[in-house]
Amino acid sequence: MMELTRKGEYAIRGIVYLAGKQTDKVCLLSDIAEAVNVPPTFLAKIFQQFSKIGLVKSYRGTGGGFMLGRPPEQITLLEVVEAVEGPILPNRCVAAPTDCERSCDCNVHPVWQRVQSEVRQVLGGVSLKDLAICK
Amino acid sequence: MMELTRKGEYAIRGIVYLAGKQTDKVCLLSDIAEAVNVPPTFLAKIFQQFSKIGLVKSYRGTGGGFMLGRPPEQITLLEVVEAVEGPILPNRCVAAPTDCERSCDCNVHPVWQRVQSEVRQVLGGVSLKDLAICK
DNA sequence: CCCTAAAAGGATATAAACAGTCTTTTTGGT
DNA sequence: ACCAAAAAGACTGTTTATATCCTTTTAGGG
Ligand code: SF4
Ligand code: SF4
Repeated sequence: MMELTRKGEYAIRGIVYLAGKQTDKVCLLSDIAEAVNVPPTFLAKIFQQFSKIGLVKSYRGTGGGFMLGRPPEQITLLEVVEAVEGPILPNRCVAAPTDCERSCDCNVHPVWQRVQSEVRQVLGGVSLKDLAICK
Repeated sequence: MMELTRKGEYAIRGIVYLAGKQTDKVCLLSDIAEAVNVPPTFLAKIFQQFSKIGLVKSYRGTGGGFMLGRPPEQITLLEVVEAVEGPILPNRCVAAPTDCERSCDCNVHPVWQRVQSEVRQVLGGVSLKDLAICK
């Protein structure tokens, strides 16, 4: 359980690759896709999402491409993952306790909150700078 | 992401209910299902899985039903969850590093291992005794 | 021995999510 | 004007989730 989807895995690979490049250099989507071994059309969708929320900057037309939206040390793995996979939610009741009428006296509920917190802490503690291969 | 499925949620509800009963009393599936608000046919499938690995004991025929396979303090939430949802695997490479040819010099890989470890620790630290409503 | 209660097992149905492709549009550079 | 590249949206095939039947097996009680 708790498996990252392909999309999530691809997203990380792609943006980590970007983080390994000079901050001011734009990269072609096709180059990134090839480098990280991801279907280009799929990676395009992912980077569109990134672009919308500013995680990456995109440039169209000739000489266009992508670069990081912020310095790599200011982007956490948590942000990247949540951008494409949605929030870390071990159980629906963590997001909306009112959904489950049992939540008031449920002893399991706090466990899921704790799981969420731990996972967020691990992922939030890692930046793209830590992850880029050539630091 | 990382969401528990209905099956997992139902499984926990069902077995936690059992844990709240006397250890030597068998409970009808239909009663459990009604008490925890789960479709009986679905819960049946779940308890069949539990039964196979000994998490619960089942008795057929008149006067049959289910009871815990072990004392509630000896069953962890981790066991219950993994029984129905499979192992905690934030990413496939955690189970099979050889699947990904990048795993040798991938800085993300150890992060997923850490996530797995943290989650397992949280879930493994909670027993059914802790979870049962009337202790 | 038969009847009934109850779980086990297997087959099926529906819907949602995942994984990816294709086509068209917009934008920027030359 | 033309070309290069990303954006946007529609579309498809596959797999997983969420169940619901139906039949079979097992056990107890009269
Ligand atoms: S029963 Fe408890 S753990 Fe399950 S959804 Fe409700 S509050 Fe959450
Ligand atoms: S690239 Fe790294 S994190 Fe992704 S699957 Fe391979 S080893 Fe795991």
